[in-house]
Parts: sequence; structure tokens; C-alpha cells
Amino acid sequence: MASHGARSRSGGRPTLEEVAARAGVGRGTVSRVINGSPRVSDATRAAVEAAVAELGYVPNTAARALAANRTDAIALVVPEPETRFFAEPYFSDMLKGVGAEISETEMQLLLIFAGSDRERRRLAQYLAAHRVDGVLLVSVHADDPLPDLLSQLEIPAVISGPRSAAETLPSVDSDNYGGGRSAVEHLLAGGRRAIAHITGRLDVYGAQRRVDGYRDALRDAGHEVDERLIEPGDFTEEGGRRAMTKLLARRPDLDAVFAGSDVMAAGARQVLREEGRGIPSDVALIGYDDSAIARHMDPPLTSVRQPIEEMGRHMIDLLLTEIADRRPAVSRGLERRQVVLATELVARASS
Amino acid sequence: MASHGARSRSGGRPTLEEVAARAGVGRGTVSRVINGSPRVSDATRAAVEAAVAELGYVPNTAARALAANRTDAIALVVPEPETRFFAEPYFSDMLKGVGAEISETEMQLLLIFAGSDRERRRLAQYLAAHRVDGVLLVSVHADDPLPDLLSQLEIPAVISGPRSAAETLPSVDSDNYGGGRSAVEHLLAGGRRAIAHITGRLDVYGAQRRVDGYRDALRDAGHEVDERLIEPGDFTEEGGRRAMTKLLARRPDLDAVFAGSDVMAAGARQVLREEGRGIPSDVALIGYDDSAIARHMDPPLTSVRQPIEEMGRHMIDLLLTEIADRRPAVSRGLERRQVVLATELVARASS
DNA sequence: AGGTACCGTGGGAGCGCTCCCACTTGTGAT
DNA sequence: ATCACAAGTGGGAGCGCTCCCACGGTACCT
Repeated sequence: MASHGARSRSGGRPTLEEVAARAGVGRGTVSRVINGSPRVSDATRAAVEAAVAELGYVPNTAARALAANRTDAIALVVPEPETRFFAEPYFSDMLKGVGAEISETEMQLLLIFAGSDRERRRLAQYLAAHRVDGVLLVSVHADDPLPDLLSQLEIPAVISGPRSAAETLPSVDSDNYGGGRSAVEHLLAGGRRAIAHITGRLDVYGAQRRVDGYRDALRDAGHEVDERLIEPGDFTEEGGRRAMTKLLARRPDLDAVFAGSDVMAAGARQVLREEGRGIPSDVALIGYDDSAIARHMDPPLTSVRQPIEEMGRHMIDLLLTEIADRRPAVSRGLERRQVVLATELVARASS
Repeated sequence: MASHGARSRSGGRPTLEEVAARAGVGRGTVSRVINGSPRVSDATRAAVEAAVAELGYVPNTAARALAANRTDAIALVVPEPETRFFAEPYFSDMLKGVGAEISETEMQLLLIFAGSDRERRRLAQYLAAHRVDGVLLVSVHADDPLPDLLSQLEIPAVISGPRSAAETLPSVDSDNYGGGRSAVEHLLAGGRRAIAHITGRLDVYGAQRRVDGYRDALRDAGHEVDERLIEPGDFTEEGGRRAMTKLLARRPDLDAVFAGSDVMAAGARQVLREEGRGIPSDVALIGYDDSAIARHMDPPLTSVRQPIEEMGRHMIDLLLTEIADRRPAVSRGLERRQVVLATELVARASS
């Protein structure tokens, strides 16, 4: 008597072997059918599929993971506290795109927050245990060690928003430079001349690029760039307020503000209101992200739209390719996989 | 030569066996140390721990799952579209509590949305594959088949918000009845007499209980309940607007409104404003959830606070107990595990 | 006719762990 | 000194799958 066989297993789920017996074929054949191999005759496939249905067979993921050395899961890592995740529409839109795309596959998506030190350590453990086949990294700051850890562990990863122009990881980004340009060009076209810019956190590459776009748009139109019109923000509403206050003090004559995010634009708006400046009569205001805030603001906010959901889709695609390429230890793909998606200016009443 | 050994394994991670060799002990001993068994001498334990550190050993989860028939993961299942998840602070607070509590353990938390039919089917597959040791169910409607599926698969589960008074699953809830009572008592104490109630979706048990609390509070204070003062909502802002409009039409003399959620209160507020009714001068308004909306409303909204984060913590505790109890096939715990937490009325300017 | 090429198939070996039995050694009771 | 028992340990068996080799059969070539 098999003493081990008596170990209480959960609900006696059918195994591959049992399906094979039922279908009158070998284990290998069932495995082939389950995994969609083409090297199975139609008759056999039908027989196996019938057996699978009758027995209600569902593959044991753990066994598969052990034997095949893959987990069929990928993680969406958010190196931020949960709070920010929920506060910013960026993340939820991203998640929506990612979720939609991944549901086309057999892969499982895990959402992991790594805001605190403690969470970081857990994440490191988790990655070291290779519990996922790949990682999606969103909102990574320039000095974050996470990407290095990932490449050291040889875990495929895709980053949203490259950390610099020299990003080595495959990445998906929107055209921040072009977005910045279009905002300024729009304001210039509206006859504005003293255009201020409240930047995002400058350790975020995308924020830098928006500044570059701002500068170049002005120069190309034959205007000089007055550094007093540029004030760094931090993507928060409060930061927007502070920046707006400073700008107003330095250049009371400004007639337009391009904020690096809708949230900062909201902060700026408050200050402009308090100072009695009409929007857009006295000062035109334009944000970035085209989030719900923009639509609901009074007046509705002109904003630069990033196709965030689409970015999420692309990230999954890149990652899956990356994972698939990892199988044969061939070609370290020198063709850098960097996707950049176009932005779109959504004009509303604020400009 | 072992032809299979050549299979390209990921990065040659150290195995239990290698740790054992390094520490000069057997496999079993290392396993005991890793799993914190007390039946190991201190000296041996130290040696093993040293070997683990030197080799950077991390257990292979798949192998462990296969051998031990557990996954060390639990899922938080949200039977709603992502959109609602992000829109309602309820979920993020819940997630915060759950996340905090689970990070005390070795368990992994998965977030699964099951809003669409398609997602439902994926979830069913997922559960059938027993990829998690237990499930946390939030926001389940009365007729949802999910709980049955779970019990059929013998997967431990805990529900937030029982589906009815006869809920069989372990559950964690706040005292909706008491919350409803306290809202009404507060309004009565403020001298209000014609108190309306905009209910939540009545297929949500908690919403029913709030209505019960509303009714009983009025009766106990010697007032009759006028059914024209009760109008069902659906937890949305638009629903709040609609309900408020109807109530005003039916009982223009009402002097207070108890809304079943802050979001609905926000909708009600808009209508009251449009009708020129002052808050709280003409009509006192009170919400439920004490969400961010309540604090930022104009005027700030009195609301009934549920300790959602704490509820999340309790859910994890219950679930872990449930999972642990599942090991020996003993006592089908007849002592129903139902936790009910107290609510708290937060008085602000709207009442 | 024999040879060569597949195709479809069966099943051994092995993935890295846990579980449990059997064994050795140390301790205290007799 | 002898026995009983516990504490600590080693390692076989097995979890359910994938991978790959080997095999028989059919089709096509020379």
C-alpha cells in the first residue's frame, strides 16, 4: 500500500495521467493537446478534449511551473504608495489597458506596490524567487535600483517612461517632447506671448522632455525663453499652487500657463482665481494628461492627452515578446525596443 | 551524461540539495530550518542559515506548491469593473487594510477583477486550478454565484458584507443597522422631523440594514415612517440626483436627507442647490462612508464612518484562520465566524 | 523492392520541494 | 548496566507536469 498516496490532496483533482487513461492515449499526447501542439491527429485531439471535458480537468499550475520553469504570470510593479496609485488616473488607465491586453492571453497579472522600504524588500524576495515571468514597471524614478535588480536576476521587464535618453530597458512612452511643443504652439496661436511653464518633477525624464518641447516651441517661433517663466513643480496640486505664486511674483504680466499635469493646473487655477485673474480672459491655462479633472474643472481645462490605455497594451506586447525571446539563448536583441506614442491636444475653454 | 540536465534552467538558482551539501546536512534538515520547524538543534540551524545566506538561496515556490499542495497566495476578488474599483474609496481603503495585514505574513496577495462575463470565466478557471489558498470577496450581490463556486471547490473564503442575515461564509461587516440609526438619531437630535432616506442598492444587504436602522430609529423616537420619504438609489451620483428630485416632488417640506453613501449625498446636494434649498439651513444632509468627498464637499458633509481599513485587516485574519483550519479535515467550524465592527458618526457642517 | 523521410505517439527522467519513516544518539528511569 | 523514550537527523518516495528520445507506421522516393 502506498503510504504516501493517502496524503490528503485537495478534492482529488484529475491529473494528466487520468485524462490520458480515459482517452486511451499516453501522457505526452494529452500534454500536447493541452498546450496546443500541432503534432496531434484530429481524432486523437478530439478524444482527449472529450476526456478533459468529462473529467473537468484543469492543469496543475504548480507542476507545470516546476517542470517548464515558467509561471505564466507577470507583475505590474508600482514603486509608489497605494495612495498615489489611487489618486492618479494615470495608473488606473494604465491598468485598464494592461488588463485588457493580458486577458487575451493565458497569463495572469499581479499588481504589486513597492512604496515603502518594507514592500521593497518583499518585492526583492519575490522577484528572486522568480515568481513571475516578467515585470511591468511604471513610474520609475531616475535613481531607482529596481531595473538593475531585474536585469541582474535576468527577469524580462518593460518600463513605462524611460529613465533617460539612454534607457536600456524596452520602454513605452508618449511623446512628451511633442506634447510640450503642441501646448506652447497652441498658446502662441491663441496670441499669447508670456507663456509660463510649471514643470513636473525633473527627475522624471518625461517631465524634462516636456520642458524641452516648451523651450523649442518658443525658440522656433522666434521667441526668447525667459527662465523666470519656468518653475519646477512636483505633480501635486499644492506644488502647482506654490509654483503659480512664484511665477506671478516674478512675471506679473504673464498671459498663459502650461502646467505639466492637470493636477498642478488645478492648483495653479486656484491661485489665479485668488489673484483675480480671469481664465482664459487674462491668463490661458493648459494642463497635461487630459484626466477627469480637466473635464470637470471650471472652466474646462485644455489638456494634452496621452494614450495611456494604449500604452498599457503596448507594454504587455513588448513584455510578452521579451519573454518569448528569452527561450532560446540567442540574439540579445540589440534593436532596442522603444515605443513612443503620439499625444493629442484637447482644446477646451481654458485657453 | 544526463541529457535532461542540460535543459537551460534559469540562472542556476541554488536548490535545497545544494544548501544541504554546503551546510553538511541532509535535505530534510534544511527544509525544517526553512520552514521554521522547532525540531532542529541550534548549531545545525545556524549552519544551515549560513549556507542559505552564502548561496543566496530562495525556495522555489512552484516546487513547494506542488509538494505541499498550497500556493501561499490569496486573492482579493472584486466582482466589479475596474472603473468602480477606482472610483470608490471603499475599495482602496479596503485594499490598504488588507495589504497592511498580509504583509505581516509570507502570503502573496492577488487582485482580481471580475466585472465582465469574460473576466468571470477567467476567474472560474483560475479558481478551479486552485492557484490561491483562499479568497477575499468584496462587494458581492445577493444573487452572485461566486460564493457557491468557491464552496464547491472547497476554497476558503471570507466575504465583506454578508449577502443576507443567513450568510454562511465567514464575514466581516460594519454595523450598518447601527450606522443608519445613528444618522437618524443625529438628525432628530438636531430638531429635524421630515427625514428622507436615499437608500443604496437594495440587493446589497448592508443597504437594507441601513434602511432598517432608519426605520427603527424613527419608530423608537415615536415617529411614523412615511414611505414617501424613502427612495431607492444605486450608490451613484446620478442615482442620488434622481432620488432627491423624486423626494422633493413628493415631500417638498422635507428638512433632512440621509443618503446611503457620500457619492449619492453629492448628487442630492446638487439638486438641493438647484432648488435653492440651503444646507443645512433648510435641509440637513448626511452621507455614509466618510470618504474624501465628504470632507471636501461644500459644506463639509456629516457622514457615517465605517472602519474599512480595519475591516480589511479582519478579513485577512479570518481567512488565514480558515485556511489553517482546513489542514486537518476536522471540525467543520459550526461557530460561524462573523465579525461586525462599529460605525462612527462624523458630524460636519451639513447637518 | 528497398530505402529514406517524416508523422504521430508512448513513456522515462527529471524539475525542487515536502512528508514521513527509519535510524542514530543522548538522557533519565529502573 | 539495561531499557525506554525523546530529540535530532538523513533520505526515499512522490507531487503532476514538460521535455525529449525512441518507436511503429505510412508515404514517397530511387
